[in-house]
Amino acid sequence: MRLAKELKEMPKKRWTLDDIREYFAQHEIRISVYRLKIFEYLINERTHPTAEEIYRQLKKELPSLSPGTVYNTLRYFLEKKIIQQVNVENNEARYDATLSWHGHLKCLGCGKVFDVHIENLKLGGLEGFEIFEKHLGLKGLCPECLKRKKY
Amino acid sequence: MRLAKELKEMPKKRWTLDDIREYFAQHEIRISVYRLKIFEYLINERTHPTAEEIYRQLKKELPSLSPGTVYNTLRYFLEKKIIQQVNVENNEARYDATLSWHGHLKCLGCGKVFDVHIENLKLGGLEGFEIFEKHLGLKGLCPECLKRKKY
DNA sequence: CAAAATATTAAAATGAGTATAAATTTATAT
DNA sequence: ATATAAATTTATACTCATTTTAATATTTTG
Repeated sequence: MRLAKELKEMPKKRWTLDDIREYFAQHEIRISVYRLKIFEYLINERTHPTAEEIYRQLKKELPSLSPGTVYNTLRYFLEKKIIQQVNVENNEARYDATLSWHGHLKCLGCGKVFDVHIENLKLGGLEGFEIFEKHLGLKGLCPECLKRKKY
Repeated sequence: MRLAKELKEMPKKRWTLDDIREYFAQHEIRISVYRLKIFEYLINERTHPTAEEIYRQLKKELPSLSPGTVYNTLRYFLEKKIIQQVNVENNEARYDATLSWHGHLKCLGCGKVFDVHIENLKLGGLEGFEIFEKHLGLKGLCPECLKRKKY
C-alpha cells in the first residue's frame, strides 16, 4: 500500500466556488475572482504546486492573470492562515490548502510532492521555547520512479 | 573511511586548521585556504550561517574573498557530504557541519537557529518509497526573546 | 449609483545563487 | 626550490523566484 492511495481514499469531495465563498467569509477574507480560483486550484488539485505552476495553469482559463497576483494572493492566504507553505527544496516555495500536521516527500525522480503521515514525533531540549510551526520535509524516490528506474 | 568515524566522535571543542586538514584528507577534499577557513567557520561557530553571513564574516579577515567562492565551496562540501543544508526558511539556505540527524528551530525574534534533539520520529505510509534525506524545521521563539518580549 | 477602499496589472527592482573566462594558487615531479 | 599541470578563485554577467511600485480596475459601502 502506498501513501497516495491512503489519502485518496479519504472521501474529500471537491469544493465548489460557493463552499470557498463561505470559507472565505468565515475567515474574513475579501472575495475576488482570482482569490477564489487560486484557492480552488490549491484545495481541489492538491498537488502542492509552486506559485509558477498555479500561474501557468490558471492562465489558460484566465488569460489576464499576472504572476504578481499569484504571489501576492498566496502571501495573503498565508497571513490569513488558510494555507501553509511547504518547503522541501529551499529554492522553491510550494503551497498546501490542507492545514493538518503532516510531512512532505519530494520525489527526486518525477518531482511530485507526496503527503507523509507523521505517526509520532518527540523532540527534546525545547523547554522554554515556544513553537509556532513545524515542517518535515523528505527527499527520496517514489515507488513509480523506483520501478521505472527514473533517477 | 575508517578514521572518519573516529574523528567525528572526537570530543574536541574547537577544531584547529590541522584537524581540518586531516579531515579533508580523509574525505578526499583538496586543501585550499578558503576551504579551510570556510569549514573552520562552520564547525567552530556552529551558528548555521547563510552563505552571505560566512562571506561577510570571513571577508574581514580575508579581504580578497569573493561571494562566488563561498557559494561554490559550500556546494562542493555538500557534494562531498561533509556538511548539510538547513532549510527552515525557504528563501535562505543555511549550512551545518554537524552531520547527525537533528532538527532546527529558527527564532522569529532574533533569527538565531537552534539545534533540536529528535527523540523519536515515526512515519506512516512510506512503503515502497526510498528516503535519502529528512529535514525537520521549526519556527518559534527562544527563551531569551520570550523573556525580553522581543517579538 | 457614486465614492472609498482594496485588488490587479505590467514593469522594474531585488536578492540569492550560478556560469564563465581570466588570473591565481596548489600539488607534483623534477 | 622551480617548473608545470591541474584545480581553485576572482570578477563579472547572468538567471530565476519573488517583491515592489505606480497606474488602473474591481469590489464594497453609504
